[in-house]
Amino acid sequence: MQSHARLKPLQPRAEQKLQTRHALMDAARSLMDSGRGFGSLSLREVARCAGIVPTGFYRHFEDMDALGLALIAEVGETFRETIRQVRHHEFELGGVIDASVRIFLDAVAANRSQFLFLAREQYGGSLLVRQAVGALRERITADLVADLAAMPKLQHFDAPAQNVIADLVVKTVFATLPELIDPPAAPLPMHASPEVKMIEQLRFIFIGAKHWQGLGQTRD
Amino acid sequence: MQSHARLKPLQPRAEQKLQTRHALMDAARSLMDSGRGFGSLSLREVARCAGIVPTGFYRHFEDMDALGLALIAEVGETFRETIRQVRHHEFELGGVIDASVRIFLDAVAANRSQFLFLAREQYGGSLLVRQAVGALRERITADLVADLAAMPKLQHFDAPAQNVIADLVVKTVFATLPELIDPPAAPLPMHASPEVKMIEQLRFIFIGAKHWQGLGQTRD
DNA sequence: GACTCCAGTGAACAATTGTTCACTAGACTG
DNA sequence: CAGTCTAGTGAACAATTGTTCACTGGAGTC
Repeated sequence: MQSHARLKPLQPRAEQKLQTRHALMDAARSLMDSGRGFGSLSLREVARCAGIVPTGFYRHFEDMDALGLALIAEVGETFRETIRQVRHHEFELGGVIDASVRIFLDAVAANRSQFLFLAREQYGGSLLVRQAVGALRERITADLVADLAAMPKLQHFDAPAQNVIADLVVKTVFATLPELIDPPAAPLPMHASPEVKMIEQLRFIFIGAKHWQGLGQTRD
Repeated sequence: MQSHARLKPLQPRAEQKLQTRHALMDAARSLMDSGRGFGSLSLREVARCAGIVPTGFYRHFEDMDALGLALIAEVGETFRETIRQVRHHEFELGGVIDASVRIFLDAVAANRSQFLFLAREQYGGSLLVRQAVGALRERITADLVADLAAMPKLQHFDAPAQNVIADLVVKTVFATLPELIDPPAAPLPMHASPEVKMIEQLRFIFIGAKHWQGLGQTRD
């Protein structure tokens, strides 16, 4: 349980409110640590864990759904910030993929609970939450399409093909999130570490893209 | 709400019981149609929707978790049966991937609610459910590894590499499930239809596999 | 220093939940 | 036909839920 916000009436009003809002979001995320889905959390439970009374919840969110949307927005911001970092390192030589994956995995580790929420709710959440995740995914995919279009080695793609490959990359990243977050469990064989596996899988995709010859080909 | 099982006391006892058990599983699946997660369903709700009194539930499952495991087992069986069909058509000429995807999509459409459960709960479910999905996925991946090992065009892979590519294929299929199940919504542009997209994406992966030259390569 | 505003309080509510228990009635077994 | 077994019943329980309402007390404003 978090500290009772009321006990530190020192900060300016607005800041105090933001802090409680954050406490509610933290509460929801940390309640999910034990494997529960967001949809099974109760409003009272979240409020209790954030250290406020149930009624206080409504000062910040109209709904549990509204809380869910805020959580998506939060992790979405983190996600896109990470992508920005990746993009700035893109010119580095010796393995764009390796560097990108490493930056991404660091960001996931540094914001574990945020990405846990994303991984857990990407398909499981309520209608509204799922739509929000879908929108986030589409924005990310669109950004990636733009990046791909700028890569000299992939100029031979038309727009639809670029979209398909970007979708595949994003799909792979999103679908890998759960493995990155769930307890490392038993020490894995080296070649099965999430990092190595993810790098190899993205490499497969880009090798495929490089040798791709056109939609609908069946040759060989 | 389903029919009250008690009203047709004609069949042999055991069969009647199985029928009610099925009604409970149907009830859970159909309650999820509206977008809810399995974890947010209540025992009473499921029983009510199956047409029995809450207490009757315990005659069939100890827990809601037990119901969840049964649902996984059910869709797992359907899934592997579908894979068996795919494998028998594998010798067909003119696009192994196309034929396989078509068979798979037909199976998904024919058992929509089962696959809906799988898609929705693959990462969102309770600990037990998620472990069961994980086990199912591993069995499927292992089967696919065996299939890949038998393909003449992919003989240049060592065991770890085969595992990585099988994992990628399974990951892609599982991650595509939600798009296959959620309402088609607005009529999509042809190249974005789930079927075409899935075929193209698997093709990318296999083209990549064909031109792959060894773990850890970075060249160009 | 008086006044307003509003984040958080606390009691109250009707509903719904999971689980228990003793029960009934029809299908099975001898 | 008598007797057992058991899928489904129905009442009862303590807990927890979402939401309402009137409230308080300190930060912000004039």
